[in-house]
Amino acid sequence: MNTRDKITRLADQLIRKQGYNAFSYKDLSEPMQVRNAAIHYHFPAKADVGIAVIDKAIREFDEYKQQWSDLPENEQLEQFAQMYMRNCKQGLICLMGSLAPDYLTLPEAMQMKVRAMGQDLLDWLTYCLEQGRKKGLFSFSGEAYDRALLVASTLLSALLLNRVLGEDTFQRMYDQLLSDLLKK
Amino acid sequence: MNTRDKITRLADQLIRKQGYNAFSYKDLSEPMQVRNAAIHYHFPAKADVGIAVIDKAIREFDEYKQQWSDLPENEQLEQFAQMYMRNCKQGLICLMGSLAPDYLTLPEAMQMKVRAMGQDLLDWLTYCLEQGRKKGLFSFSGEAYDRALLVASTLLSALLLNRVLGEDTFQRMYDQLLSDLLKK
DNA sequence: TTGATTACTTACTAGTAAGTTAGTAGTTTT
DNA sequence: AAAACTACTAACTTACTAGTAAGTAATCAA
Repeated sequence: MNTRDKITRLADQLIRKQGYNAFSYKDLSEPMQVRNAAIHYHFPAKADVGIAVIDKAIREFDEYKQQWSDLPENEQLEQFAQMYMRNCKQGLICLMGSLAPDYLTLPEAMQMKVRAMGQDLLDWLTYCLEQGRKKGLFSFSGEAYDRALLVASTLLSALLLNRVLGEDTFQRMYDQLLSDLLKK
Repeated sequence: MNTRDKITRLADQLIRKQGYNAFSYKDLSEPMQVRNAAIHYHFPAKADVGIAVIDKAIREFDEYKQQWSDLPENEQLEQFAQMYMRNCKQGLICLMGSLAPDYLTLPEAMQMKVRAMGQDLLDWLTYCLEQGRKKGLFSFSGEAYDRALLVASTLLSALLLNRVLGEDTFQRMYDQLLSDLLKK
């Protein structure tokens, strides 16, 4: 892994642990054992770091989608939810949960990336729910897009609230979410 | 309204617009037309501002709860959700949505306050849902506490996502949330 | 009337933030 | 072998951060 990728990975963890506005070039340069200017060489401005992190997340989600594409929709959704559960076990929230509260303080280029990432995720989830309902794998009322909003929102908040309200919070919300969707 | 209350109110809006780590004493002193030391006179450390904001939110929610106490539970829930809708119209997210992502960067005294605020809200919502279900006003499966987590999470995320995904997002999630709970 | 308290001000500090400039090894290209 | 490129470092700047110390005018209590 090259330096640029190492920085991106480290920044990703910092953003999802502390938030975009709470990490600095020092938090990147010190663990990497380089000078602050070395980070600026790869990423001239802080927004460039943020954009690289979001781009990486979009690419990785693309890969997951491909890997899951042959599974039935209920299992795809479970895989999707387990992605969040793995984050939870590492004490990390999701990128949207971290960046949405700071949205108005982000440079425009980052705002656009965050929006694109959200739309990308929602598009996939909407299609997954719609197809799954057609096959009788899911049971829910209303438009699939609206349900996708609620599903994504539950997983996002579950990561947030797990930190604040206690370590069983994610699991409780996860179980209830799936039981709601799968029940006849 | 005295200076201390004005500062608290301004800080509340800044936290819910930009996040706790993205606002400074300057953001308080400039609009108040006082020097930075004047803010420090009322709130020696930044955490003291944060704690005052959370305390105010807890007190105000207490007042709302009292005002709603004679309403049937479905109307109490609607009032609760409309509280979030008013925030949405002002472009503000809720305190939990703002502070939970930054939770690990907050001083311990603030972490405790955030947790207390969350538990307070969840306790009320759990009781509201439980009583409402007993009376046949709500229809949902599982424990009332778990359902309360999902309801709170939906409103919290609806405010976050409304910024990122477009201005109809809150309304869509609001409608779906209430329709899910109220449907027979 | 004196003394204390309240609500500030001016002026400052030490630390940190993102970002820049010029220079330099080591490698790659021509 | 010369030129160009890559990946840095050393040293710096400007701007802002939370926080402090000492002083002051106005009000309030004894």
